[in-house]
Amino acid sequence: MSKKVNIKTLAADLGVSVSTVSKSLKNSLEISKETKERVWAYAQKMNYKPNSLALSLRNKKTMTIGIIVPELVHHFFSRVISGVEQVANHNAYHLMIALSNDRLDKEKQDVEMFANGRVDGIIVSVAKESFEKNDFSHFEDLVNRNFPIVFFDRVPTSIRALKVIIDDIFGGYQATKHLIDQGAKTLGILTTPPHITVGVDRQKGFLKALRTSQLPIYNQLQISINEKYPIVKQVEKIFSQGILPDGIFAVNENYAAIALEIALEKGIKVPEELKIIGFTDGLISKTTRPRLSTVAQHGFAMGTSAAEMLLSYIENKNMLEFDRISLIETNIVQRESTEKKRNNYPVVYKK
Amino acid sequence: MSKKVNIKTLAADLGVSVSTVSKSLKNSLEISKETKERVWAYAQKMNYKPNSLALSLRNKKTMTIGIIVPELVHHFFSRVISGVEQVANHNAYHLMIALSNDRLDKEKQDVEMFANGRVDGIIVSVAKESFEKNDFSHFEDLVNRNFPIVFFDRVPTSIRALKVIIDDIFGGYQATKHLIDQGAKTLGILTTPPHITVGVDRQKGFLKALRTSQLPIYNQLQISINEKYPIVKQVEKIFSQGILPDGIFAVNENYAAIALEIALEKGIKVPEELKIIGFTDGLISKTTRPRLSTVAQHGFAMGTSAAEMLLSYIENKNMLEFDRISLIETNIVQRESTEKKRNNYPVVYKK
DNA sequence: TTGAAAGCGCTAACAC
DNA sequence: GTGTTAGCGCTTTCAA
Repeated sequence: MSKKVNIKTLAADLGVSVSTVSKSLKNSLEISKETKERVWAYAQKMNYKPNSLALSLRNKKTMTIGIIVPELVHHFFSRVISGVEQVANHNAYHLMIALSNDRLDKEKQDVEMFANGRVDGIIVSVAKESFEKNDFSHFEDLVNRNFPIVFFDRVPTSIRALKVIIDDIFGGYQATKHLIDQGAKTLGILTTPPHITVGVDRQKGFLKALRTSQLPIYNQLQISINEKYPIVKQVEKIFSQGILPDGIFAVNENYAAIALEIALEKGIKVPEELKIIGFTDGLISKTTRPRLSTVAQHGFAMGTSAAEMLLSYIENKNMLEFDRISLIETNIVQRESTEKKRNNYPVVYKK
Repeated sequence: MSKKVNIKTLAADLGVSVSTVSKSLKNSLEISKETKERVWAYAQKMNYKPNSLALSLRNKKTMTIGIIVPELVHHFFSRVISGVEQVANHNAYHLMIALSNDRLDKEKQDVEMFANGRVDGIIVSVAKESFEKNDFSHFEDLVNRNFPIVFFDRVPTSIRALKVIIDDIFGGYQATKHLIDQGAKTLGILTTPPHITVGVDRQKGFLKALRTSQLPIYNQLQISINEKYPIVKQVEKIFSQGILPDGIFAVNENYAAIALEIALEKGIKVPEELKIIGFTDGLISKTTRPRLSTVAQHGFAMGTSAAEMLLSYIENKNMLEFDRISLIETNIVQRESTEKKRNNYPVVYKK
């Protein structure tokens, strides 16, 4: 069990001062070539690695960024994180990840621990509970202190800060328009409760598409799902409103998959009699039968964008960019669930 | 932009020394009640939070653990991480995550940055490339230095260290036995190249089950998939060996899903004519039709177990436990792809 | 009861 | 060209 070596032990062993060692390792021109080489050789031999805590403390720079997500076991967030990680890495930054589990108090804790010296900046998608309780004080503190922070996806509208979002209204519009283009005329939507902004916005886009296409709007076909109660039961309601939709837009892929299952069970043919489109291009959509069309949300791109904004803010604290919002484009991924006529399903494998 | 306060500013503002402040905040009985309360109130008012870097440096304890995984966008690893996070949290530890992307050099970097003061211990699933090149030197260093480290899932057999694994041989046996119990007699396997231990072990279990059941072993039905080439083409081979399997064991869920698709495309009925079972209980298995039976790998449990081992090692460096291996049990999750006779698929919704 | 000072590991201004 | 020293923010021994 060889103990960890530090600059002091190196200096002692070599019979020089710590500053000589430090300077040598940084290849300072103050130091003679001979000394430097002696130091290098010995440092190498001893497998010396500088202590990053000491470095960070000294330089007031941790070279790491923190990210807080509501959950990890979720394709979208994993993708975002991968994107962040890529940019971080390219810039020699490290990543620290915290999970809020959609809880407000956990989020506060995480924010606090990050903001107290552990990281140079934070990327965060806000917990559901924070929206429910409309409590963003922990973020406001940071923003007021000018602490580098970038919000993505689920962002607090009340806070002026760097944000990376998709245009949810447009995404909802796109999805609905796609259903209409594929021949649907009686459209329903499976959406979230009112406090989830992204759901609300997608719904706005949905309504806009109906209006511009001069199609009827059926209130009874707009179902808000409350995840505190069994989802399936609630989704089922869209099929028992007297009028049967021939097109359903679900604001996430889970609802889309459930609607699909229920429809199939009821003997409704998808896509011939009913077209379904989801949101977010996750794994589920690719493996249902028929496969689900969806609005791709480009999580990886959101991650890289968020990281880039954060790093540029960290490095030059450019106030001009302070209120910048990066809008990531969505686009339709058409699969079988919205085909005009059902083809024989093409077998398209992953990879 | 209120600047961050530290103990020094508090002391100055209060007209006391830093040590008085420090002791007050720790509720030391050396300090008078009045002073303490004055300090508390002011610290509160100024929203003082101790700098964690300074604390870590001082205490030689970071209260964070690092985890290195090959990839994040992967249900199993996300589950493991969630498990680790839960235990870490319960013990007031934080989590730092690094992605090796299955690359050896990245893994070395990550290990190094973690081991140099950033974390108190490391949990890691080793990169594929490290196995290919058979290079575990970066880990050996740590183990020799007695740095707390726990391997999980993909572990280097040559290193004596704490490990959390599943019994892959038994898992493979279980899966194969299940196929046999469900009536399969001509069995094939989709496995990995020889350097991936988990694939090899699952294959061992497969062979063992065939032997104990006195069923024939067909070499041509044992396909090793090399992911550097198109997977689908390689999976397809299992259907063109002259003899058609009526049971396939795939060592991961992706291969299982692909085999299922190919079979269906070829008009082979699943599960009537062919039974398929995968490994790892991910999202894919739940959404194919028919749904895929699988060997559940219990990622979350692996995570909690790994974290518990690591923490107990960190806290008491108990040498007696040094070589302990924690074996997480697997079990069969039966779904439609291995039913004896095909029922009408029950509609089982998520949630 | 309070304060001064050393030190965690490192860097950098300044002295020699 | 090399060494001394102060200091990053904190804790803790020791002295007052």
